[in-house]
Amino acid sequence: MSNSSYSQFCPVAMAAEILSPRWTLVLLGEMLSGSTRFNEIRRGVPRMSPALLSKRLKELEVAGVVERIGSNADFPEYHLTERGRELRPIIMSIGAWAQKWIDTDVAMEKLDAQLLMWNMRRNLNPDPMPRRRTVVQFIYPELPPREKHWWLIVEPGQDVDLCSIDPAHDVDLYITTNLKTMTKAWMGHTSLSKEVADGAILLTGDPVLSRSITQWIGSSSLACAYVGPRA
Amino acid sequence: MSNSSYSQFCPVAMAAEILSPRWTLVLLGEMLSGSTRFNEIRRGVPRMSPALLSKRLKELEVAGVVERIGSNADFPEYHLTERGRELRPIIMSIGAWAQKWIDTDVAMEKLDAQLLMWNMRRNLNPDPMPRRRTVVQFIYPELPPREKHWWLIVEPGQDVDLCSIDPAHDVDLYITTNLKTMTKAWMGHTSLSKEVADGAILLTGDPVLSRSITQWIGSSSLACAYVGPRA
DNA sequence: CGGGATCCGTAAAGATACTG
DNA sequence: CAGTATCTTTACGGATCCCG
Repeated sequence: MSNSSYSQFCPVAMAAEILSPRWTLVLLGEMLSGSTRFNEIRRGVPRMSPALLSKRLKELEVAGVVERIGSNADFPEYHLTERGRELRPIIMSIGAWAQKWIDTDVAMEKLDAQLLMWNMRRNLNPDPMPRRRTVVQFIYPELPPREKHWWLIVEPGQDVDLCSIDPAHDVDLYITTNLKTMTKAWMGHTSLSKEVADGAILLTGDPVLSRSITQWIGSSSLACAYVGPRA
Repeated sequence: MSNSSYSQFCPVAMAAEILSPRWTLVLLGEMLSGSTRFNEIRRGVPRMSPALLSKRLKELEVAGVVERIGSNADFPEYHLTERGRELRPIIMSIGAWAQKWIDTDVAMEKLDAQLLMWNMRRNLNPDPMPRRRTVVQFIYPELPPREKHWWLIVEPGQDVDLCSIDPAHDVDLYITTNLKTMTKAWMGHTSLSKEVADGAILLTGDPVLSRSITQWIGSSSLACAYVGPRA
């Protein structure tokens, strides 16, 4: 690889050797979002083959951008080094550039319910929710059966759980909409409140949960770079 | 290509489809430095094959980052669109990240006299030079004959000329050094004045030209992002 | 000389399957 | 959970050639 490199002393070229290989930028974005376990990363980058993911992680480790922690008995975790964390403003500005310049309609041709739900699961903020188990069911009527129903299960003190098969719990809030609307709202292309007001997103169930939805539902960690403050 | 894409709605993934293909970042860096003609770009990115350069330019045109001007009789020029020019801070911050984190010694293994001289030619500032033809000869004693001698010919009102064969003009200033020192100075890794003071760069000839060297010799357009102001 | 197109061999990536 | 193994497809690099 170092042989087939750009062979330029220009720093951009040297950075490109690290950042340009296919999937690398997306992978770094996923790691900046906090994924550390192999299969956790896989779910965030579902179309990347495990072989390639493994290879990229090793390359980034050699480049000093990623470090593997836990070589002992337990399963390894992958963390960004300081060198890797300092890529955050770059990745964010790339995202902001794309948000500004890439046609939204084109972007919205690449919807993926599982990916969206997995990202929502990660960014959901349980703090404003009731201090009991809370179940939110998403319904995308236009999707095929396997992707139509999703459940987010929030239990105090635990990680949020995502299911695509009915967990047979009482549901506190139903969210009925189409995938495009939900994705746009979550990406910050449109306002969740506005879509609810327009009837494009239908909330049924607990009115308290319903009213506080903008507090707990989160948004793309990149969206904060585009639309406004949300640390 | 749009078929083999990342298929992620994440804006970083969409930008990566444009920015990640091999050579694209380096090419954009070269265009941000001002190259507009096909072979002019080639000289800045000498290891990129013309076929691939042509392909990349077309892809970037489709992406709306580059526009081709002059489809008429004369030769086409390639310019960045506004969308492309807004990549400048991103490319610059990538360069700054590399400058900070990538080992200088590793970087300095990829020296290329022709590329360095071509970049120096471009960034040389004739304004502080005398209002007559001025010839500067570079001598890299350690290099093989073909790369040992370089001439920059500055004529008022004309583009700077670069020769690797003796143009048989009177030489106003000789610069004798090794390629590594010259590259590091030009990249901003070290100070030109310091290398001259240390004797690592030897200046022979016109003392006026010699004293004003930091005014006209320029530096990497990326170096300004690292070391200090030089618009 | 500028601006490519073509052909071909190699290297990387994708799709699936399988394992400790 | 955390990866390999294998096979096919695509992309890339290098050389050559073409045309105005």
